[in-house]
Amino acid sequence: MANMDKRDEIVRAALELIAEHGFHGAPMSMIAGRAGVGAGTIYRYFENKDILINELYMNLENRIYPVILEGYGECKPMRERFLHLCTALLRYFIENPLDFRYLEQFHNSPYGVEIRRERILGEKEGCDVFRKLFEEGVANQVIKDFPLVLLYALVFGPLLAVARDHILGFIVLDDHLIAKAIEACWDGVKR
Amino acid sequence: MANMDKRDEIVRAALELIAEHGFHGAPMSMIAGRAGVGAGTIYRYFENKDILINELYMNLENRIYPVILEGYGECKPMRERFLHLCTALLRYFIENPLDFRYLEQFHNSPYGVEIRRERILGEKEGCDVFRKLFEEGVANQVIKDFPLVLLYALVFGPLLAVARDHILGFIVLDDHLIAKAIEACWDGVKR
Amino acid sequence: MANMDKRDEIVRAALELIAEHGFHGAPMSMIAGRAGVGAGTIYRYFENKDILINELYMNLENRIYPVILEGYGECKPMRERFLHLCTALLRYFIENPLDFRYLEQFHNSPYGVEIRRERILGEKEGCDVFRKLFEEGVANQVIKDFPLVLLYALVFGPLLAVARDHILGFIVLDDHLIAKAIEACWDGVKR
Amino acid sequence: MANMDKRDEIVRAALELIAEHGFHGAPMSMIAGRAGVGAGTIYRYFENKDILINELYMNLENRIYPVILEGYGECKPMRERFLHLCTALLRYFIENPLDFRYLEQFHNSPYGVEIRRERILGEKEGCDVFRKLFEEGVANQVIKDFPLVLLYALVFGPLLAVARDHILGFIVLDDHLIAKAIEACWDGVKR
DNA sequence: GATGAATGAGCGTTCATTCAT
DNA sequence: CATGAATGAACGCTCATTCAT
Repeated sequence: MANMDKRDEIVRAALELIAEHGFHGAPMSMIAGRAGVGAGTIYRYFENKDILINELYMNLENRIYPVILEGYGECKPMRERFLHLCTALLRYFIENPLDFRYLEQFHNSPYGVEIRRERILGEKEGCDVFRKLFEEGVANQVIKDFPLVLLYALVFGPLLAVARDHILGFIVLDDHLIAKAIEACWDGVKR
Repeated sequence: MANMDKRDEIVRAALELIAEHGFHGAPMSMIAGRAGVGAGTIYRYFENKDILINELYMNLENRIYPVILEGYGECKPMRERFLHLCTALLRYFIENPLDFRYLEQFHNSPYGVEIRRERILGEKEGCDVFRKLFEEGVANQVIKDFPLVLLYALVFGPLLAVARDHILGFIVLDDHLIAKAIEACWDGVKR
Repeated sequence: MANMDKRDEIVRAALELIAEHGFHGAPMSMIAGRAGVGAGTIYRYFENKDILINELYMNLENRIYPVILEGYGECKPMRERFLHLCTALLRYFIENPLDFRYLEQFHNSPYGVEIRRERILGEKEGCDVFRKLFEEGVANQVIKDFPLVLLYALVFGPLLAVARDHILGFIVLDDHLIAKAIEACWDGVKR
Repeated sequence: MANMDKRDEIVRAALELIAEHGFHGAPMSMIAGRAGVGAGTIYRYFENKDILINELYMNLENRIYPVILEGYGECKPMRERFLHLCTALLRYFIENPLDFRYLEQFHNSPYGVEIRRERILGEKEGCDVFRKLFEEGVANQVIKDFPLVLLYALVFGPLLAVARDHILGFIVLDDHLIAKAIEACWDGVKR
């Protein structure tokens, strides 16, 4: 097993276990066991559990971004771009339920809150397609003139909720329903 | 101190501490300390921590229900009823941030998932105003003909997201913004 | 077993094990085992291992002081007072070898250095009979006009060394030899 | 890098780190890092940590001996020889604080005790100048007729104590004070 | 020979739960 | 009934040592 294989095994095991059982339900020893490595080995790659958790998150973001940006045309109409991004995101969640559940765990934790705080208050523009989309939409009077945070809530709120319910088996999202759901989100934010 | 006083103190202390520090940041001994009772006493009223957590949730629901139902007229127009319920709920969250944060903790945990599973699959009709409202709205063709779960997502998703962001200080929800946000939710679900 | 019995058992076990095996050779679990209590019980009485170690030291000092001060007359001649204190101290060490070895461990550790630093630089006069004795001796020109620290070294250096060697069995200190050793110390510091 | 260079680097690194942080504050990996070798390499030269620690000590002794023997005339008067040896030793400690602190760590540990036991009980005569000096002094009735171990205590006790206090900054030993201190030691052992 | 990734026993510490008082 | 001292399994993490390369 090569070096990066081992690191990858740890990452995979951690993702799986944390997604399934939450941060506190996934002890380092269990992660090590699932990854097929010794308990101490994890610490060669990640200084401590917090850092493992954070790197896992960064990892995930970097995997998702290219996927939802595939085929995304900056010059298409606003609505179409919105539907593209949301559909791609929701599809990603549905097809990668472990990733989704990990993201959920992360967001609902001090880690995630801190990341959001930095993002929102830090004015780190440019690094976020949705932000650009919303700001342009507001400027063009296509989207309601709401604070960015509220627009986020109106879109990601339903998106995440519906993804979770699908993964939990409370609803079955086929292509038709996905389209409907996302159009409803658009109805919520469009002027 | 009467029996029920003691129980109430425990419930109050647990709510506060869990809302502030999460389930794992609120040891039973700390809850006992805050409640002014012995550690063992909690176990006279609640078999174990899980059961305390669950009862706390039931408790909370029972407190919220009457509040949002106050002034709720079953005979008013659909839209008005929707706005009333959502506004009351969002206001409650904003005015009772501890309650809200507890609910959040609860929802994002195995406990919450189980409760939802029972609710949704268990067909427990009647006990939920929103359900009745949505079903009536769908029947009257005022609300989109979506599965109930999706309608929930479209409404509670943004509502909870925006309440959290307000409590975290990412946005300041005044009456005007609350109204706007809830109208946007209505835009999302209305036909 | 009463409360204080338990605390005392922990103190006794910790003293024994640390005296025998050093701080690092005496894990908390081993201390608990020897004390006949659960591992967690120690933490009811001592916040952590460092605090246990420090309290143990304070404890020891407070036990030694009264013993060496027994029969100590402030008005007797300098030499006699010196002999009294040193003899009492050395005897205490010989009769309480665990106490002695614990003190040694403590002194040769960051803990002990810090304590000494505070004592020496902190000018906390009065709390130390030896200090008073030496200062008076210097003032009366009975004792060499050396810095206090040097006088300490000339007295405690041999005293501790000889106590250690006795306990390790390298020498057998009878009353005669004790007297000789301490007189030699006096020869070292007297004018 | 030749073989012996590597070994020397390991010895140097171990000495530095153990002197600064103690045996338990100097993990093998840290020693390897400081020495610029792989962690496993240490084990080619030293079977395990204990053996490294012991060899380090032997090393140190072999370095100190020639230094204190430089200019030492076996035929000079007893007192002069005593002053020479002690002064050279104390100076060495002051000029090589890392060596001194290592020695201290070593002496106050099971390793050091074992070494002393072998030395004292093993009757290994000849290998120790101080021993020869004291035995001759006792025979000539220049030095008190005490057991060797006691004479050691009366000399090395103060010497080590005062060296430690200097290195810790509790006292500043200049040439004058060094001379005074050692004369006081002489007063302690001389007839 | 040299390496450093891998190991896992063992550490200090926490906390849900029990039970003698 | 109520207490809170006691428990011990389980946690995150360290580090002496091994061994495939």
